[in-house]
Amino acid sequence: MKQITKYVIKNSLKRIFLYRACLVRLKRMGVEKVFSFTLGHETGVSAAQVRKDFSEFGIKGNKRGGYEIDELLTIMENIFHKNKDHNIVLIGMGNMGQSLSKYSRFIQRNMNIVATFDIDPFKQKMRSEIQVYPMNRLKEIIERFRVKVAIIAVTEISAQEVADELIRHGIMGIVNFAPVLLKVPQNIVVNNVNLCDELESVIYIVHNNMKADSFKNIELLYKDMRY
Amino acid sequence: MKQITKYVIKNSLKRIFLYRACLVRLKRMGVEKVFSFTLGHETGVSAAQVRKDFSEFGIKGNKRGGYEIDELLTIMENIFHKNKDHNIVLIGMGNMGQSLSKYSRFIQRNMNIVATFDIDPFKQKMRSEIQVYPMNRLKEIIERFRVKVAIIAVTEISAQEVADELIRHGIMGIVNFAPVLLKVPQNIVVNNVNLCDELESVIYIVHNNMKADSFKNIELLYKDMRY
DNA sequence: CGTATTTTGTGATTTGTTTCACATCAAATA
DNA sequence: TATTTGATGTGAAACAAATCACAAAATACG
Ligand SMILES: NC(=O)c1ccc[n+]([C@@H]2O[C@H](COP(=O)([O-])OP(=O)(O)OC[C@H]3O[C@@H](n4cnc5c(N)ncnc54)[C@H](O)[C@@H]3O)[C@@H](O)[C@H]2O)c1
Ligand SMILES: NC(=O)c1ccc[n+]([C@@H]2O[C@H](COP(=O)([O-])OP(=O)(O)OC[C@H]3O[C@@H](n4cnc5c(N)ncnc54)[C@H](O)[C@@H]3O)[C@@H](O)[C@H]2O)c1
Repeated sequence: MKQITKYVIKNSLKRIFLYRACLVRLKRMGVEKVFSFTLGHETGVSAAQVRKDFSEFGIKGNKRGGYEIDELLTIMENIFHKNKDHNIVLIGMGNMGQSLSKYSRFIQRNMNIVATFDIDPFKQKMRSEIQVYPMNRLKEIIERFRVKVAIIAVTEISAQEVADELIRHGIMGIVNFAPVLLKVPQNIVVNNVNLCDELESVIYIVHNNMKADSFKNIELLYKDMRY
Repeated sequence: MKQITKYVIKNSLKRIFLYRACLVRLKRMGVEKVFSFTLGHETGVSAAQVRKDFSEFGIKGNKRGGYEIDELLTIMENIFHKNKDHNIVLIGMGNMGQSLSKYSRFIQRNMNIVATFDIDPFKQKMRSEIQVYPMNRLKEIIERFRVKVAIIAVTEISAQEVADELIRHGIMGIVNFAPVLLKVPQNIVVNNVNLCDELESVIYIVHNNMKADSFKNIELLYKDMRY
């Protein structure tokens, strides 16, 4: 008998990402301050919810003056990055892995793919901006760069064994693109990204939406919104 | 003043996907029947939750005998696909778009990318299994294949304008890979996939997990699990 | 300088979700 | 066939999240 712990990313945290994306956009538009109402309006969230979320993360505004966008963004950077860069390894340089390795936005957000790995010698010889290492270099590189988080983009069949190996070498968090449920020790964080499921859920809702008025399995949130 | 409706994919629906993935695996292993406890154990969900979810979707088992895996899978196929194939278009054949267009699992799940589009003439000349069309063919192809769902994999800047155009031609659901909040009419379903956020949330949890015992923003679920 | 106004921050309340607990039924057993 | 056993299915209870509502604070303005 063993207890497993399951980490669940709270909605409030997800909304903080939403707010940040919106703040970045507003800032680019030259806006300097926001009210909870404005931010909520832009993100489809109620003003009270915005304030409650901020309160949970200890974010304070100015009574009457709203929130300074720059200040908010700084606080959020600190929340997410603790002012540090984060080194990441990527396992599996097939279609998905190659696409991810070229994605520039990770680095813009202080997330740095320091090395990629593949079992296939052909992949290792590929011309690519980031070096593709063989799997036997994994331990060395994880240790050298103090990597704590990994992306798994290998075939379904290999995902579990790769996860086991990563964890053995000290990885604490995994974003997993393979459509399998990884079995991991209690203290390891796994975030599964399943693109089929994402597509299917949209199809499911569109389907039910068009066909019937009974939204049995869909939650509807009505908000007053001024356009 | 206008009301907007926001579709939220319920956790129970997401868990149905989880159950299905697990059932497929069990089936491959030769298992024919499951109990709510087994399925819950495999997916990290409580047995009661499994039964409640099934009850919500009208899935019935056999008092005492558990659930027939084949039967469950058939029911789930019907829930998600209503026995039909679903045609999809993919806009943006850059890194991400090309990777997605080659992903074989979509077709395995009756989701068929019938055409891809790009504004760039160079991309249109690419050798690829699926034809890459210019944007002016969009209307024609959406109508011909009765497409209702689209994937957006264009640059951030173009995402909104592409969404507008898709909706103008009858698209009802969008999976959006661009890290922008699309503004869409109330009846359109949007599912945003933001890979940066997925990575960042893992980093966030790993970070807080290692640093402090205060899991202020993390929900912990303890479950009894036998290994 | 005091009053009106506006927006935050947060307890109280409502709404939604998960777990609990057990009646119910189907199968196994004697 | 009666009895026991064991898993489902679901109201009730517990818990969690979102909304409401308003006191408190900051600013504007007469
Ligand atoms: N391509 C997509 O758009 C897409 C979308 C969603 C999910 N996925 C998932 O992502 C994963 C990768 O998909 P893909 O399309 O890139 O597949 P792929 O077959 O193109 O690439 C898989 C790569 O993993 C490598 N690999 C296999 N076993 C390995 C091991 N034990 N150690 C190291 N490397 C190993 C292979 O050599 C290959 O390069 C799959 O699980 C797939 O289901 C892909
Ligand atoms: N590459 C990744 O791993 C990755 C990961 C997460 C998110 N994303 C997001 O997915 C999107 C695509 O990323 P990418 O790396 O493939 O970028 P990319 O620049 O390689 O590809 C974008 C493609 O969109 C096309 N395009 C641009 N405007 C268009 C328009 N108006 N109509 C039609 N086509 C248009 C371009 O010609 C190009 O081929 C981006 O928004 C990116 O932020 C990418």
